[in-house]
Amino acid sequence: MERKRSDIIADEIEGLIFDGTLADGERLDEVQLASRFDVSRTPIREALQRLAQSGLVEQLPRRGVFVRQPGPVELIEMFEVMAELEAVCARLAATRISDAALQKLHDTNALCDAAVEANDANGYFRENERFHALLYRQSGNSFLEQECFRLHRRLQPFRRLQLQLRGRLRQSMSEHKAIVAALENGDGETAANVMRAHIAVQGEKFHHLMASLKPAAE
Amino acid sequence: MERKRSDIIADEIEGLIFDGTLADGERLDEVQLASRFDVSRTPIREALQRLAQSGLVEQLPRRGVFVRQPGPVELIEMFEVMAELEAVCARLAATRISDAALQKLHDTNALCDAAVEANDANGYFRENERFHALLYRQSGNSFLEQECFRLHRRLQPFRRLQLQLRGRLRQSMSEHKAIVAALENGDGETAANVMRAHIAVQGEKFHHLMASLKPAAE
DNA sequence: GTCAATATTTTTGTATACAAGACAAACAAT
DNA sequence: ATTGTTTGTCTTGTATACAAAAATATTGAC
Repeated sequence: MERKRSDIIADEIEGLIFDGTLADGERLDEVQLASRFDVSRTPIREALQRLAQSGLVEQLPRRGVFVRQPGPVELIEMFEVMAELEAVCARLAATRISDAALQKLHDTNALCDAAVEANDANGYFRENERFHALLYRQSGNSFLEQECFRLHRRLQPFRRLQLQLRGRLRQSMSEHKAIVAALENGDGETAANVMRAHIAVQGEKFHHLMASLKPAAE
Repeated sequence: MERKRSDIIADEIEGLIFDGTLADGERLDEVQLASRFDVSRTPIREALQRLAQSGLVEQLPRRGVFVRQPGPVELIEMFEVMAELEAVCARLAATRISDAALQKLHDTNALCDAAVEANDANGYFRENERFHALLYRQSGNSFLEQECFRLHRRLQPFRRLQLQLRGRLRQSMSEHKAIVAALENGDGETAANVMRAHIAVQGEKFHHLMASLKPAAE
């Protein structure tokens, strides 16, 4: 299923935005990007329009496209929606999950645990992703699964940041276990509530982190 | 905020898909569309890519784009997600809604009621839209509001169809009232549950409607 | 020196030209 | 007859050319 160049370029530009090469508010010059990627303006424009639709850049007609990092308020809102979506996944999964999937969640949690003990942040991050992906799938609603992935992907850079906070890993682990326990009991409401709090706290932590970095933001 | 031609064309093509001019599975020929809209292929391609991202058409690289109407399973999934999103709006709104907004909900419901009495389906549809839009807004989360609008828009053609079912209007009205009542009591859980059922039933009704139209689909 | 009006340059949006992959038809070989 | 190859056409993807709007620079008046 060969991808076209404009799609690849879109991902590359996304990377440049995430790693800070292209800063917030910066204008993305089409000819500049064209020469950087050694293509014409056409695939660049297509890539930019894709990014504009996914919300990563803002396109002002006849003026250009600009990097648009979400501000603190929008970020909190996005985390709130993520929390609610994952809570829905958890609630639905409680009645729909298979035994095999439950086992996989246990396995993933075990690996996660090991990563925490080894202080292996990368390993934790990987297994954590897997845990959530499994839950999206077990919602039994593939449209919901897609939507969750979309938002998850969008929040990924911020999520990763806050994981570095002290003590967060262990707390997160115990939340994972509580979620699995609730799923085993078929208790959708509890699973949803724990999951909601599990994600929401990330938004809050992130908010505090940001506040501490930019002290005089008022 | 002048829109560009490709955006306008995207909406037009969307309309052609909704009203059935472009049938499910049909290939959208770029040059054909170009001559139809009397522009070059460039804005057509941009429009098609936008539609591909919003899920209305599928783009197979090097092969073309095809109309992709959601099948019954995907539709049910989408309605389920819509139900959950609106339930979240209701629950959040229960603690965040303003008195002024509550009054507006009452007003809208009154107009809705009048439309039901007058058997004015269009009027009902309009006020119903307004009711839901108000709730999205009162979730106090503008990102959530946007997401709701996105999905709502996507489901609109199907939603409208099932509204024609006998007795649905009155039932829908009483659900609206129950939601407002729960919001007035600040009872988020009840508001969420009623709202979830309110939307979910649309998906089910639609499903039955489809099943009755295509009898031998098994 | 400041401001306004105009000219110049940039940059976006659109049209057209070109390249290359996908599809179809004709033909050859077994 | 069926399979495989080849050639030809069609369609998509990309490059380039052009038009129009916005940004910028320049000139002139006060």
